[in-house]
Amino acid sequence: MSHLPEPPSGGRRSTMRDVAARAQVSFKTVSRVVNDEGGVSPLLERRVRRAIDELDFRPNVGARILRRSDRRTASIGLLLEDVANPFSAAVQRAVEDVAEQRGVVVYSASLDEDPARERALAKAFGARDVDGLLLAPAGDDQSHLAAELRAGTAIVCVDREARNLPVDSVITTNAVGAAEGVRHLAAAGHRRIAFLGDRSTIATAQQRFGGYRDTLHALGLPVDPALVVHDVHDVGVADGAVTALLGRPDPPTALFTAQNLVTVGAVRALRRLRLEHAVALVGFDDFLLADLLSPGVTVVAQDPTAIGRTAAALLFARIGGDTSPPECRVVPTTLIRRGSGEIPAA
Amino acid sequence: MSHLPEPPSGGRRSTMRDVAARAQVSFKTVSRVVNDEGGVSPLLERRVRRAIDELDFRPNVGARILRRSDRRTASIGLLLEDVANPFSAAVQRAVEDVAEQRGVVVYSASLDEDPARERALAKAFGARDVDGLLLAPAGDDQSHLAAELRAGTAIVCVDREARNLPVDSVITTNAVGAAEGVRHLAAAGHRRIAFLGDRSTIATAQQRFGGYRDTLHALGLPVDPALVVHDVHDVGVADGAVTALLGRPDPPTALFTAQNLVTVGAVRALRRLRLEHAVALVGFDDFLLADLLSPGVTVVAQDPTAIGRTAAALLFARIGGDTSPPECRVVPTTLIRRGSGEIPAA
DNA sequence: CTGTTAGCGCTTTCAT
DNA sequence: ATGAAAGCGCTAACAG
Repeated sequence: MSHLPEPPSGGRRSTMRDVAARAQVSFKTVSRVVNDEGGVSPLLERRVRRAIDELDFRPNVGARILRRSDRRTASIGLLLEDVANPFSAAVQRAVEDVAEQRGVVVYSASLDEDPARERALAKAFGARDVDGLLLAPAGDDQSHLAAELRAGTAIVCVDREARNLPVDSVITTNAVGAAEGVRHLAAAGHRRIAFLGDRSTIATAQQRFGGYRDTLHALGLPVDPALVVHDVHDVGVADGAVTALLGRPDPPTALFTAQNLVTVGAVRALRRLRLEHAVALVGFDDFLLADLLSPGVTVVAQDPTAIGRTAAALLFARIGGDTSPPECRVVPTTLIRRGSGEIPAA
Repeated sequence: MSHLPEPPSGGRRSTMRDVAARAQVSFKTVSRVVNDEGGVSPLLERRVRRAIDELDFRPNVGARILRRSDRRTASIGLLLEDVANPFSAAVQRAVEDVAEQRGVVVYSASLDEDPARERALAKAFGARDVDGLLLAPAGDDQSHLAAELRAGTAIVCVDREARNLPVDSVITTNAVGAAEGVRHLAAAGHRRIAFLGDRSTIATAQQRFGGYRDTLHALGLPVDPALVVHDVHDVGVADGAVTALLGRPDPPTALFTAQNLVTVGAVRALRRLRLEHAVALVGFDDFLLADLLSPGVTVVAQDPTAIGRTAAALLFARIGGDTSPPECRVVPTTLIRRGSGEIPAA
């Protein structure tokens, strides 16, 4: 009797050669079985499969990719602002679902609005030969990704448009949504409507501010610089900014908060000042429990799931060879009335 | 003059050979420069670096790994219940931060409590030769990962202990935390305290129920089966279950909800029934805005960031060669009083 | 300091 | 239907 090789011990994985030796076939036959190429007799196939089980063989994806002609890794990279933010988390989940359906794995990372991290992580993923990159740009210039694109990596931007890079983007109706929120407040009689927005380097913050400003203009209302606060990037800062605004001699009678954490900060401030039923509030981007606060928080809701799903679909179309001109897909917002936005002007 | 090679077009990436040709050196010299091995004259080094820039060369990580002796991919896989759940999202963020610091990239995926997905995704990541796997087990048996472990992949479980697999775990003080929550309600005079928990296949749900049951016993209170509802896995179901409980002839005077979404569902039901100030509520796991509801929701808070950070640290220790016996690290919970848990019994 | 050779585990191409 | 040989892009182990 011949002595059959045993499962490798000590942390070495078995290879096709190990399997071939154990099944007494050439290692190309193993490859045929593993890849369902057909053209293998049932007898040999059975022997090979048994050896695979016994040796606990699993093909090395890295080696396979190296040799393959199409050079696909069946992996994509996902670069978001912060996976712990509910908006990003919902986008991520949607992307994962599309990817999983296609047998594609997802690298993910948070950029925290840091352009250096955008570069570093895009590079790290690129070096791993991802088929595509889904990016919520942190910097204001994505031209550093041109080489990546040239090398054949598909790129699609989520939530914000790319700058200086010809790729698809999927964004929200930022200006239109903000306009709707502000008009809603104006319709309730407000003339002094404050704006609180995220860092002004962020395109979405700019667009939402644009919607606010243009709407006031269109309505013949003044844009009072004292009522505009930019660069509010977390709950605490938002809380402080609202507190300051409402402490003014001529305070606003309504607030438009242009990001989810800013809205939460505003709610905190209003509550502490016991003004939540006196000062109107409309927030951009919905959040869990907004309807259970009193008053419920009126929001311009985004659809992060649709954004993620759409972006993933576009990316896979590009990976699949779609070479049509870059497009920008826009996902609509919805005004949800819950009470805080319907408080009338004094 | 010699004709120097140009950057490859048509989606082919340049290789070390391309760079070597352009810099007029052997391709091993390029390797030396790329890996900062030293022992390259400044002149050649400069030539090589220029060629790298011009050709836009980036080393192929797959090929490098294939040949290297340590066989590290500098990647880990993260398998959580659902990245869109705030608890999972916070864990993920903590893990990412630790990984990024070490130059390690992270694959992530959601399992949705599906053991088949646990197997499939662990396999997919394993095939990509991740250095380690961080897993919140979905199934009740992780023995399928034994081969992975044998092959040298480090594994650490998060949030739930592994079953039938000798690996480290990082979990919350589920029983103790639940006990504290229940004792807190009993101290306010409650004798009819309902329990609402997640799917009873989940270990944490069992442990939290254990804490509830044992505490009632210890206090000499009866465990009324009519007040115990298992398998509540989303907001809607929780809402319905609470509504049903409070519609009974002898309703509970307090609720202990053993998961974050269950708590949210309970808040919804109480609000609709206008009982939020009459029926006491303590929830397991904290959530955003819990303090701004009225009444504020008293919770047994977990520390997902500490859990993620600890798990990642353990994983990297194992990857680094730590072979001490598997341990189970326990992260404590904190009772946060906000009002709902301090409502006295009628 | 620099270059040559071999080979990681696999797919491709070509032969039998 | 099966196998042998070449080589993907890189690092390791040796030469010079």
